[in-house]
Amino acid sequence: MKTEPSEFSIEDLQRVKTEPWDGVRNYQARNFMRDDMRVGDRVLFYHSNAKPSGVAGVAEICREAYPDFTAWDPGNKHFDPKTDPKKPTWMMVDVRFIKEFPSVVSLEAMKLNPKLAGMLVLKRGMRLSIQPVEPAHFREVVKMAGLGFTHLF
DNA sequence: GCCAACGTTGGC
DNA sequence: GCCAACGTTGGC
Repeated sequence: MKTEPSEFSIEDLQRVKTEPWDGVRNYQARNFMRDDMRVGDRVLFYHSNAKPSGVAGVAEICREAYPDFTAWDPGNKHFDPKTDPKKPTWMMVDVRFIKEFPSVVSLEAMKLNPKLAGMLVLKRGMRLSIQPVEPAHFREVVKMAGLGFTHLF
């Protein structure tokens, strides 16, 4: 899951413990949240537009998809006047803090790791804010952070 | 700040 | 339904 750390960072998640992932206004990203995310699923928490950009830590899904009520709040930045609260278009999940990496696993380092070949986030032009991650890729990123399986439990 | 890539909008 | 124009994302 991507976020700009100036908006909401892994440190922010650590502070608040859990966070509703509101504001997603892309159908493909919504579908991943709605169809593929289940409570307990682990998340690579990615800082975009950052120095450096990369994976900053690990989180987990703690509530499955439900309507993103910010879509029909005219005062909200992500207000979508076309949506009907009776038939919500946009969904969100809740995310819980697990671990901040000792240092960010940078996009640059990930590109250089052959074991991450084919990972979606490394593809040119890949802007989706929510992407599925192969288990092997997930483990490799955690390893690059200098952590092991036990650090995440 | 630039700009490539991609998604959405709306005229036709 | 096509596609040009526009808006957004996000690396660099």
